Amino acid sequence: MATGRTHRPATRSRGIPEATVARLPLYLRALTALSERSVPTVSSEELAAAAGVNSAKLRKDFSYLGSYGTRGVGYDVEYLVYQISRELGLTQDWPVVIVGIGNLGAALANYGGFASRGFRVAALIDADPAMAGKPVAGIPVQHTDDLEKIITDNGVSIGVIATPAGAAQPVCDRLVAAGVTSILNFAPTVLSVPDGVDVRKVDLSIELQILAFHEQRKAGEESAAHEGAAVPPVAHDETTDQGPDGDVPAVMPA
Amino acid sequence: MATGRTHRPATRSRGIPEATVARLPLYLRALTALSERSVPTVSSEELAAAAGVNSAKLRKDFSYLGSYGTRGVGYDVEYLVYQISRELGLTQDWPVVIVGIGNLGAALANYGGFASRGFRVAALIDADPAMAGKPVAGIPVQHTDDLEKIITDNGVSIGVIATPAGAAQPVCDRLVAAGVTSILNFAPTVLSVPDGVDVRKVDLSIELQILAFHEQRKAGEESAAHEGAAVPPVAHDETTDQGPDGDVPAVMPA
DNA sequence: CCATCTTTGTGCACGCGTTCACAAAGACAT
DNA sequence: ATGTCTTTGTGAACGCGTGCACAAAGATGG
Repeated sequence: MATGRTHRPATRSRGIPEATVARLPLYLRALTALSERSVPTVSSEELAAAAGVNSAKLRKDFSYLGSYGTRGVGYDVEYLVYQISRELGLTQDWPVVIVGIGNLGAALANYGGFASRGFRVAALIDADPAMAGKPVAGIPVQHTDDLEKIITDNGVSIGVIATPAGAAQPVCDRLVAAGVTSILNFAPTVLSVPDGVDVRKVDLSIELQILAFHEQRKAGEESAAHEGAAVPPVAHDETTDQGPDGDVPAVMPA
Repeated sequence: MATGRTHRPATRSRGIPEATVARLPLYLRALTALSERSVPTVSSEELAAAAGVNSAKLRKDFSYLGSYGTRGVGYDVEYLVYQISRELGLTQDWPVVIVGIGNLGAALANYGGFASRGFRVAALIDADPAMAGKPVAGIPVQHTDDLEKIITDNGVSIGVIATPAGAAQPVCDRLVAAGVTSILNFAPTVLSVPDGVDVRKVDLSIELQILAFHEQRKAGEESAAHEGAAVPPVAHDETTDQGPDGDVPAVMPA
């Protein structure tokens, strides 16, 4: 997973648990694949395997949407695709803007997974005047000055921030002021937004750090098993080790 | 959050809850910023605000690492940076390979957040022969044929997959066979890996779909509040119907 | 129409994560 | 030393999410 999320006041949206909502896109993808192969029905067991989850969990997830299955048979693929799409709001068109057209922004603009699911890149915005007019993924980049007008004219409610960390909050503020109520943030910053605005965060380096943690753990366990234990899995005498300034990796800008 | 995660056998690594591990990079980032401003100490309240979490949660998180704070004062910034870095395994060098140098792969290669945290891009690998030798982010792209040798020679244990969906599983298999035990997957596919291998998934379109769900809900609520409901929350009923929408509590994440 | 077989939908229990609330610990002033 | 003030560290309660296990529902065949 990436990261994402902000505080979740624990209020279950319309009775559908947040955890379930997060899995619906997963099911949808698996179902779409089945649909393309013209598979008419699928059992919870099969679909769960395809989506990489437990079948009981899948059935419970679907139960929040309603009883769309047929006992003894399974689920109708087409029907389920429709129901989940509707539930996720993918039956309508969602214009999105991407702000910050660097390497990542360009990659996002070119990403095919958006258009295929009801998301339409309405505009690309960058602060660099030199970028203005230059087409990326077939869409001309526009200057930040026109941000508000672009949002309003296109009725954009979802914004993607792919700017450097420093520019993220100001851009976020402007997006929100212009009417955006959902933000996908790729900048390594904690954005503060007013109530009613959703923010999800994707942080590439955080994912790697989590992997590193587990990787280190594996390595530690291994050597501990050898008894030699070059890196004690748990050693922790803050008095002995320590080294407030010792090495410490580099680190980052905000 | 983004996505990420795969099976978590509920085995708490070394007593540190998975949820806590996922937040450590967040704290680290906030602490680093403080460190650069030469702030000597910070209270749980201040740091929590900077990281965007609850202060009680932060204190509990830190309590899993040990008692690194001073009551009445707070936490020593430098010391905490060191401790968290060490805990996450960032005090050592982690060579990573990125497979699939398309738009996204290139963006990742150029991403500064890696190098600064102990991650070193050891190699870029792509299946397109035309890419071979071409430098991306200053690193020459190598051909997939040499994947195994690259992994072995560099002692790589973390791999990043940024290939098209179809190529992901084969690439994953080869990475694992060559010795990689942690994978960050950007391809929209469920990877199957043997036990002992960690997989985290980042899926851009899933994040947007989750936002769309909440966005739709907001829109539905709004029109429902007007009672007139010019735009029914969901409408559409195929044959049967469904649609006990209407009210819905309220409250949203931020 | 009845028996059997398959698969859903869910009641229930359990465990993790979050949050509250407060005692304990230390800093600091007198 | 003693008292006051601040902030940590954590016991305990609570709620959400997960997974088991099974009854109910429907398909299918005789």
